Amino acid sequence: MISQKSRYALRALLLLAAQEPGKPVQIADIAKQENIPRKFLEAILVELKKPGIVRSHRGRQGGYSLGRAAKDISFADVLRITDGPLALSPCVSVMAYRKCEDCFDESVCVIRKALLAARDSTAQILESRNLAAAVTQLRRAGAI
Amino acid sequence: MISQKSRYALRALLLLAAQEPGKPVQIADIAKQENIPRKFLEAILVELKKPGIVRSHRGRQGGYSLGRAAKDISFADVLRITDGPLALSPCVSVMAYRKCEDCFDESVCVIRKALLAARDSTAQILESRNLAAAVTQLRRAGAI
DNA sequence: CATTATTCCTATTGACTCGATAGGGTATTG
DNA sequence: CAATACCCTATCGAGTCAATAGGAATAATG
Repeated sequence: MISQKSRYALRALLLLAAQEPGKPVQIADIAKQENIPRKFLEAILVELKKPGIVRSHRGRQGGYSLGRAAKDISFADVLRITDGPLALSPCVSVMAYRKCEDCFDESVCVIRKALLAARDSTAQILESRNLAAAVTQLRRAGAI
Repeated sequence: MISQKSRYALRALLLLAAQEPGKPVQIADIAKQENIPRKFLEAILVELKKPGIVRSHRGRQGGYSLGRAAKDISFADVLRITDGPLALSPCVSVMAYRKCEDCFDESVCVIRKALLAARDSTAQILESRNLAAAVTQLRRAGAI
């Protein structure tokens, strides 16, 4: 299960992706429109800022905008930041590999083989979905 | 990420699947061979018993054996019991569907569409892997 | 240049889950 | 009937999740 934080992050980013590029939107506005607790959203956006997913503009008339083209921000990118690795086990994570504490022989572990296959397919799917395509989809559906 | 509990459960079940069918193995032996905390394993096996994954035999010479053919126990079956739904969101879970609290219109949600695709592919993979096939694989690798 | 509007930083909270442990109850068998 | 196993309930500390609070730093504007 993904966290509530991830859901909020995706919703906020979709809202930003739907603006004219570069135009900042204020935290308070995002929070209101997407019905996200303001202070919580604040923390999420700071987290998304570090890896450059969003860019911030301080002071009056400030706010947040996307840090790069919407088509270059995948769902996988976002979930990895807000929820950690997509993998079901550290031993099959590409971004954050870690050996299982008590694993006898990783190269023979059948559990690992199954979880690796699962990781690869989810990663492939979530990396192929990006904010731009999602916004287009929303426009077509008239939900935006 | 799957829980430590799930990892223990799978390891214990693989051990049971490697025995001659119907022959019970005692908790203490499983715990020792697989290096699992005894009391914790006890709780896991009780949980696996309810849905019939394993069968228990009380009293002297008792122990646990598989509750049905090894080929009829998938990794997905086990993970669903020990870790809950495979889905990344309640709204895309087949076994435990639940609407997201603050979702405006589920039929239009692009987040849901992505998570649904992810769920389907993981479910397909984890349902196709069963204990019998895994044991065969281990035997071939000489790890058993 | 002061005021105002905004993001940024640190800390804290309560509820919950995870992994593990403890102790005794209950059934079966030799 | 006693030893051997599974069964049940309760508890623990550590960690995470979602949310809240208060104020510091920064930038635009009149």
